[in-house]
Amino acid sequence: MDIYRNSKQRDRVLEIVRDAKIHPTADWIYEKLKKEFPSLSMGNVYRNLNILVDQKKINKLHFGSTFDRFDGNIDRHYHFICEKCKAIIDLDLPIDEKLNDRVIKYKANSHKIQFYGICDKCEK
Amino acid sequence: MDIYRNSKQRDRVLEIVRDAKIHPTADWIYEKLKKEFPSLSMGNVYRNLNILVDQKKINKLHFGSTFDRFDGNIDRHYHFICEKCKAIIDLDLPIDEKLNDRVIKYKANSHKIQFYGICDKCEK
DNA sequence: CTGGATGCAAAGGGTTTGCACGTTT
DNA sequence: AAACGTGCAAACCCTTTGCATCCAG
Repeated sequence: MDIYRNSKQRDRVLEIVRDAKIHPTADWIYEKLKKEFPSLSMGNVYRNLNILVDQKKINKLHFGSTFDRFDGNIDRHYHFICEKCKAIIDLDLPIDEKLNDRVIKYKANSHKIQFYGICDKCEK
Repeated sequence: MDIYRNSKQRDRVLEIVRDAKIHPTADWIYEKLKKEFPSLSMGNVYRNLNILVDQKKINKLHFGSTFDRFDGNIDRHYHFICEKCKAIIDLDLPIDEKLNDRVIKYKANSHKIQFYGICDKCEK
């Protein structure tokens, strides 16, 4: 694959991932998009998700679960993960720019942080 | 499963995970242990790994790859991940006990950090 | 002797891929 | 027209599971 063409399906996959605040799974996107494109296939959803990751328009997340989740927010940010419902929530904590320098044995040029706890909804 | 009995295979799986500094995969453990127990099956390796995780003697890691990796170091620690060879290396950075408090919208009671960069070996 | 542990093989879940056809440029 | 995008189904990879047998307590 050299050049990417336009496709309505891919445009919609991107919009859906961006609009969803839940870091959706491929299956969730498929179910949603199948209403607009009844002939849609899972394979195509996966293909487009991978293309969008390749284009750096979205990110792939793999925390804990057996399946991938996708993040339409490509700005650097940390995540809060609910230990009960497994929701992944974007945090607006400032990025700790000095954190990488704390690693002395290696040259760290980026880092990820996940916080764990119980989300508002599960807290009741 | 109510009570766990002793089994030579499980004891060795634990030892192997603890001794390996590479956060091994189930397959790596299987290949290593098959030399000692020629009739060993993959299913049994997975079963024992899950039991050891259940017993909180080891941890399961899932960073990036499609397969699980296991960590015999159950003390809290951060990881450095080589972006080239995908090695996962334990760091001896002190745990930032105040970090959880930076999350104000939720009550975070733990966190994980992964640092990314190039490891010594890949740096040449 | 009872119930967990094992080997084997099959099934499972999520993701990828080959192919023929459809669509964009 | 050439090359990418799509649907379909099969293949893939890693992991789990059912069952008969084995072995620890």
